[in-house]
This record gives sequence, structure tokens and C-alpha cells, in this order.
Amino acid sequence: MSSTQGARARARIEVTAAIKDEARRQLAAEGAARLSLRAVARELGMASSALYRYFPSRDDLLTALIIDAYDSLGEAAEAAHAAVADTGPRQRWIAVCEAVRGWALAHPHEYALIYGTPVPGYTAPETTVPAAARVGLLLIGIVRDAHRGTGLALPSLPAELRPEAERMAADLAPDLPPGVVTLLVAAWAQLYGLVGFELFGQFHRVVEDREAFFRHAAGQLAQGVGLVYPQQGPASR
Amino acid sequence: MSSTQGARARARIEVTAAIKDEARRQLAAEGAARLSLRAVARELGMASSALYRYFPSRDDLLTALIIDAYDSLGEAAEAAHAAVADTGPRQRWIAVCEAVRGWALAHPHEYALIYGTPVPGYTAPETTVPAAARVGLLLIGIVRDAHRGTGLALPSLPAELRPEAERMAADLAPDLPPGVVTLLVAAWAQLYGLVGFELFGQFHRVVEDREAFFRHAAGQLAQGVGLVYPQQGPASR
DNA sequence: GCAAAGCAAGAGCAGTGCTCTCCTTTGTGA
DNA sequence: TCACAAAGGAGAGCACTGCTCTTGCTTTGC
Repeated sequence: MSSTQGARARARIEVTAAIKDEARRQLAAEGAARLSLRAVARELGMASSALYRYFPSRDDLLTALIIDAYDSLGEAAEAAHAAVADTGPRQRWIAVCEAVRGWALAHPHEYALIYGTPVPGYTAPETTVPAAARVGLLLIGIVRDAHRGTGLALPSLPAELRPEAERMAADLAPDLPPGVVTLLVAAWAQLYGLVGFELFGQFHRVVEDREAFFRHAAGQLAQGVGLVYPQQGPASR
Repeated sequence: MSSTQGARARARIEVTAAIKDEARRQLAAEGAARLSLRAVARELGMASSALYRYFPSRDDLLTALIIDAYDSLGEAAEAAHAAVADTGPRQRWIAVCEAVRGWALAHPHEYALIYGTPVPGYTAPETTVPAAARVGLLLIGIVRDAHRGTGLALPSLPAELRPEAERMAADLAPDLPPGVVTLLVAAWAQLYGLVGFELFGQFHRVVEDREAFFRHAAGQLAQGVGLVYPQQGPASR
């Protein structure tokens, strides 16, 4: 049996988890740049060299934390979406956006780790892709539902962008009109612009009531991809 | 006379500039995290301790580079705007957006320095504010012109956001309707979401023809703040 | 002409990531 | 059951970092 298989294997899993936990603690407290392998080892009462048996380098530790962060964010967004799954697309869209913002405010350094400046000399391995895609898939799903249901306004698409739009649609959502997919990708990036500006202090002395501002901006984003007003379902608001 | 006044003063200016130049070189090559005072000093053939006569700490050097970066970006945006100053607001808006993107692609590490993850334990001094505002002022000016000219569509503004919108408008552009200012601030943040995603690799395997995609997205942004199609000139609509 | 201020250099401190060697513990196949 | 290989831990050490302190030298202003 794999559960009995090895006090050693079990210990390895435990130690690995303990390292990640302590690293996450330091990350949350001080940020990625100040995350120190030696400090983690010190806190865990082990020699710094021993830590390299578990993570071959600092970057590998960071990669593990990055994947966890993507998953944590994805989970938060999915939970928020599930909680309003029976409402209209617009409300669901806004709920997901607000979940992203909420998670970012609660985990600023982890957000910075995944959506901020990439760590220099570090390129995220393909391993991170599935975890990173979760929020995007959620947004695509909302728009897809709206498209199947009441229909989305078909946006105009300049000729120069048509090939690229078709390519993106084929990759991301073959059942959606290319023009919509293009708007969706743009809105996705713009969402993170809003969150990033608030988080990284760009709204300092500019926006005060950030909650209300964000809700409004998220609504605009929804409108931009064609998710128009109350719409759908038992009309309510 | 102040020009003759001091071979020493002149030397100081020169050395300070040389330090900044070399630091900018290293910043461009390796990123802010790998910028090393010792390496700068080494390259300049001076002792690392001597460098502290010019910049009391690494953060102070970074602050100087940040201000320069904001100014460089602002200058690029203003130049691009001036080149199309006689066209319609929409074209001018897009031109400024494209200038921001172009500058960011040409100076990725400097862009990351000002719009990416803040350096931990570092808070930008108020000194950076004027330089940082240049692009924003440009965008406000474009919308103001449009408002004075043909008029902007008045966006709806939810009651909950009205106080905040009026506050922002009073601060940023008292002559513009609060609803427009709100959209403007959101668009401003969204612009940097688009640029950041491209720059930090989030569009990897998602968007290929980024030039065309960005132009389209910038147009959407313009539309979002009320800068509708060709428009231009004294022509009304 | 001379004291004061400005500047350069070196040594040194405390910290970093990472490697190498040595030693102990553990799991396994004969 | 026991020997042997693999896995893990610990310490020393390398090359680097930001930063400080002391020691001299040079330019400047009175």
C-alpha cells in the first residue's frame, strides 16, 4: 500500500509541506524578493543545505508557490461563481471580478508573484499553465452561457484583426464568435489592470472608495464584452 | 558664475550622471532585482563605498531611475500625441496608448520598475508624482477636448458611486462630468493591464498578433470613455 | 594660509544562494 | 539476517550583496 509505504516517504511529504508553508508565510509577510532559503531553513530548525534536498533552487520553491497561488486564486473565483451560479451572466461576471480583487487584496504578495513583475532570470515552466487558466476559463464560461441563452450583441471586428481573432477563438472558445473572444481577452487583461493599479498603489490619492469604483468598472467590463444589463432569468437586481 | 563655480561641483554632476547611466544599463540588461551597487561601482572603476557619497542607498538610486523612467515614458507619449495633435480625439487617444505600449516594449525593465511589483520595503516618495502624472494628464486633455468640441455621451452613473465620482472629478478634471472622469480612470488602469499582460508574458500562446490586438483594444478603451468613431473636426453627430 | 568640507578607498559586518564533503539513517534484495 | 546503496542532514566554504566605519587625501571658502 502506498500509505504504509515508507515512513521516509511520508516524512518527505511532511517536510516539503512544512517548507512551503514557512516559505508562504515569509512571502506573505515580506514579499518574494525577501524570501530567503536560509531564513526558511532557520525557522524550521534545519541546515540551509538540507533544504536543497527538497527544492533544488530558490526558483523551484518559487515555482511551487506560484502554482499554489494560481490554484488558490482560481479556487476563490470558482467558489464565488458557484455562489451566484443561478443569476444572470452579468452578475456572475461581476462576482468573479470581485473575487479576483478580493483575493488579491487578501494576498497581495502572492498576487504580485503571479501577475506582477516576473522574477528576473526566471521563466515559468509549462506546469503553471493549467492552474493559471482557471479564472480565464470561468470568464469564458459565463460569456458562453450568455451567448447560448439570450445572445450577445455581435461586436464589429476590423478586417486587420480578423485572422488573429479567428485564431484566438479556435484556441480558446470555438463556439463563440471571434469578435467576442477578442473582447473577452482584452477584458481579461483589463481586469488585472484595475486590480494591479489598486494593489500597487497607483490609485493612491486618486481613487478612494475603491470597492464601489471597482464594482462599477467590472460592470463596464461586462458591458464591453456584451453582457448587457439585468437581462435573463427572473428579472431582479 | 555658476558654470565656473567648482570643478568639484561639475565633477559631482558628471559622476552622478555616470552612475545613473551605468545603473540604467544594468537595469535594462538584467532588471531591477539584479541591479547591484557594487557592480555599478566596479564598472565605473571606483570603490563601492564611494558610491554612497552620491546615493545614500540602493533605494535612492532606484528612485532616481524611477523618476527618469516616468519622464521618459511621459515624453514618448507627449511626442506621439504632438505628432497627431490635429486629428480627432479617438485617433489621438489611440496614438497615446500605442506610445505607452511602444515605450514599454522598448524598455521592459524600466516599465516593470514603475508599473510592476513595487520593490519591497520601498515606498515611492512624493517626488515621483509629477513625472508619473504626465500620461494621465495627456489622456484627460484628449477627453476634455472631445467634451468641449462635439460633446461626449453622458454615461450613466450608479448612485452609490456618485460621491466618489464627484470627488475624483473635482481633483482631476473639474470641467468634466463625474461619470466621464470615472470611466477615464478605469480606462487608464485598463490600458496598463493590457500593456502589462503583454510585457509580462501573460499573452504567451494566447495573443499572437499583439500589435493589431492592442490597436483594437485601445479603440475599445476610447469607445468606453465616450470617444466615438471617426468624429473629428468641427463635424457634429 | 589654513581649517573645513568633500571625496575616495579599504576593511569589515551580516546577510544571501549554492556546492561539496562527510556522516547517519533508512529501505531493500540476496 | 545482514550488507549495501540510496536518501537525508549538517557544516564549512565560495562568491556575492548592501551598508558602515575609519583612514587618509584633495579641493574649497574664508
